Amino acid sequence: MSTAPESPDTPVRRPLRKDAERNRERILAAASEVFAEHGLAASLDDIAHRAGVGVGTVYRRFPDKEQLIDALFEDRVSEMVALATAALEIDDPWDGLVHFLTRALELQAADRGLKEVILSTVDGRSRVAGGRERIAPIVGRLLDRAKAAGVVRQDVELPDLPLLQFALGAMADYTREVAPETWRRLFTLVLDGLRATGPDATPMPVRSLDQDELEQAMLCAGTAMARRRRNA
Amino acid sequence: MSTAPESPDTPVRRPLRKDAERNRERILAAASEVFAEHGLAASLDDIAHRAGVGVGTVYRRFPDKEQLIDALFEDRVSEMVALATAALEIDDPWDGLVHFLTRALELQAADRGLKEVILSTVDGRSRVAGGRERIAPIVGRLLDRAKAAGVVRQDVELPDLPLLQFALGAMADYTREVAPETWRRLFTLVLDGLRATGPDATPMPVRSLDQDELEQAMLCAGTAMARRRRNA
DNA sequence: CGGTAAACGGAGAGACTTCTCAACTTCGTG
DNA sequence: CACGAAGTTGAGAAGTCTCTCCGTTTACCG
Repeated sequence: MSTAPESPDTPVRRPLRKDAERNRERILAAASEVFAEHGLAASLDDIAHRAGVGVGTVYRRFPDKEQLIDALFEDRVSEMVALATAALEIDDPWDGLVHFLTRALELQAADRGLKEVILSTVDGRSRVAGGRERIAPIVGRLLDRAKAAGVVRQDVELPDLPLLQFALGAMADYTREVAPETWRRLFTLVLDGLRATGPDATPMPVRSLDQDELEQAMLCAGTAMARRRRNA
Repeated sequence: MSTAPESPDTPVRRPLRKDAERNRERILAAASEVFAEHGLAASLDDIAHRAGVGVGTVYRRFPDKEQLIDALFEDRVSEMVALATAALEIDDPWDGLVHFLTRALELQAADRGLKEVILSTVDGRSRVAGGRERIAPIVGRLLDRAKAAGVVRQDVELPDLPLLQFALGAMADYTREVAPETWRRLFTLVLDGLRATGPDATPMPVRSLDQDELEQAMLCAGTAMARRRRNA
């Protein structure tokens, strides 16, 4: 008590021993590679092995798999936010939207883990505190601007965009090892369909998901890991 | 030898005891439900339990999970073939193609297992002997006809179609529990993009997968079960 | 009926997870 | 330079899964 504890919410408790810090970096680097390749389902044994440490070390540094994922993808998510913000600065509303979608998809196609982090939630709380919550409003403005300018179909809604990302991301996973750029073909088709094309656009057959429903959908996508936690 | 064995390739060896036959049906029915809901990753314990039999009984009837899947989806795949054939009989080439894609997607959206059976292979051999091999040429004719009539973009290739199905199927899985028809929105966009729209169509940025590459991609999609088998 | 081959069930082997813990090693400081 | 706190380790607990084995039950045929 008298040993001058840092103010209660100071992030630095004590500067981590040199070897520990080095191992932390190694673990993060290994996790980055492994998750990018195999998705979040990759095992911690694999990661520990690739980092050259024992599993125990991983668990000493990160209380559980979920928090390792959080630590890893925190800045990746910020990167996505920056991306959306930058896209808002492009003058042409169409170019802005397309630029964002393209770059976001490129990131997701290159990193299977990132895709899963962004498009699924666990226990209803999104992974990486408020990831989607931060991105959504910016993308919302991007979309509204394009619709206002009349360059995007009026009946496209904000929740359609993550779904689009999910679908194309899934396809990118599918073809990753063979020809990782193939998703761009389907993306081209979608983009042409997204564009306001006057009267020959087919009307939407069903209404869009709303925000809550989208959240629900993401929850279900939590798959195996979530189920296991539920049972315990 | 002298006990008059049926001719060597006769399918009927002996007409299965009454209770055995009844259980076989139950297992198939249970598997159908469970696979449709949870995909092929569903456990055989679940299936056995829902069928009201022990796991042992399942394994007595079907040597392994793969063969249960085969038995179950054999006629579903034939259904898909029939679908494509029927679509060829629609006079309008555009309507024919759209009809097939729509119906196929409807089936896949309603049955998670079916999607996985059609779009993935194990050990390079497609599940349900020659499933894709039977469907592909018919769909090929469907697509060629539409391209020849000038109603579909010239730069769309046959391997693009299963990829499209995969992407939309993944999205259907995602939203299944919340609003199972939502995939139709993205499908609308894609369809509008697929249509030959004259000079405002964005050119394809990368070439299509060829048949071999598609096969490769499917192989990778075999995921966990395939990996396990590889190790053993 | 009664005998027997067929069918059944579920415990358990073996492979895979995530996560824990007690014994050992190393850092860095007084 | 020695000693305590911090860090490391890998075996193992408890949970998934697939698939096997064998003691018990059941349908069928004479």
